[in-house]
Amino acid sequence: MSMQLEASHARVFAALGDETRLAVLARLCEGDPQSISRLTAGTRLTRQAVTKHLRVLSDAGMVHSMRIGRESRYQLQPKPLEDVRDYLAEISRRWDDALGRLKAHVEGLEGS
Amino acid sequence: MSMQLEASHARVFAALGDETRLAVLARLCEGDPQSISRLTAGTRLTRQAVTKHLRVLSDAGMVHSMRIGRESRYQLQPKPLEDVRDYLAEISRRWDDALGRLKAHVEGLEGS
DNA sequence: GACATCCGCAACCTCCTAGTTGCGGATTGT
DNA sequence: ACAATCCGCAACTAGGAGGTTGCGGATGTC
Repeated sequence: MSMQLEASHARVFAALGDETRLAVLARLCEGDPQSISRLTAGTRLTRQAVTKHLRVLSDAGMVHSMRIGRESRYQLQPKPLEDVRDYLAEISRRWDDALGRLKAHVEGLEGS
Repeated sequence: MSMQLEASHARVFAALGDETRLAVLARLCEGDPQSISRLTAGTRLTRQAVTKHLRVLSDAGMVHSMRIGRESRYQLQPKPLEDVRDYLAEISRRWDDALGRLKAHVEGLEGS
C-alpha cells in the first residue's frame, strides 16, 4: 500500500524543505559522521542554527547522533529517505496509470 | 549532475511537507482536473484554506489551474515530482556508494 | 592549572504558515 | 429576474520556523 503514515511522510518532506538542510544531508552523504562545528564550517550560519536544523532532521528520523568525547557526530539514516523516495515513485506511477487510462478511454470513444 | 537548483528542490519538498497537500496530490493523481470545492469536500477545512494550499502547490509548479466557467480546475503537473524523486534516488545512491567504499576500506585494513 | 574547543540551554526577535471570517463578483440553473 | 454555486480578495489571529546572542558546562591540549 505505502500510502499509510502520511503524517510521517509529511514530516520527512518538511525536513527536506530547506536549502540548508539539503546541504547538510549532501555533506552527510559522504559517509563518515561529522560534528556540528564541522558541519557549520562552510555555512554562513551560527552553530546554533545548524544545531536546530540537525534537531529537525533527527526528529524526522533522518539522522542519528552519537556523542564522542566533547563532540556529537551526526550520521545519515537512510530509511526515511528511501521511504519517501518510494512514495514519490508510487505517486508518479499512479499518475502515469491514470493518464494511460484516460488516453485509452478517449481513443475508445474516437474509435466507436 | 542533478545537484543544482537546490532552491527549487527545497521549494517542492516544502510543498510536500504538509498532510493536507499530500492528500490533495493523492486525489489529483486520479487524473481528471478537479475544482476547488470538489477538493474541499472530504476535508475538514475551509475552501479558502484549500485555495491557499493549491497556491503553494502552484508556486512550486506541481499543479496547473485552468478556469472553466465559474470554477477553476486543478491538474497535477508531474515534472517537479519526478525531479525530486530522481534527486532522492541519487542521494540514496551516493549514500550506498559511500557505505560501500567505507566497508571496502575497513576490509582492506583487516586484510593487511 | 590555564586555555581553547565543542556543545547544550534559554531568551529573544522576525517572518512565514495555516487557518478563519467576511464580503463582493462572476457564473449557472429555474 | 432570482437564487444558488463557485470563486477571489482582504484582514485578522495563533503558532511555528529560522536565526541570533549570551551563558555555562564538559572535554581536550599545553
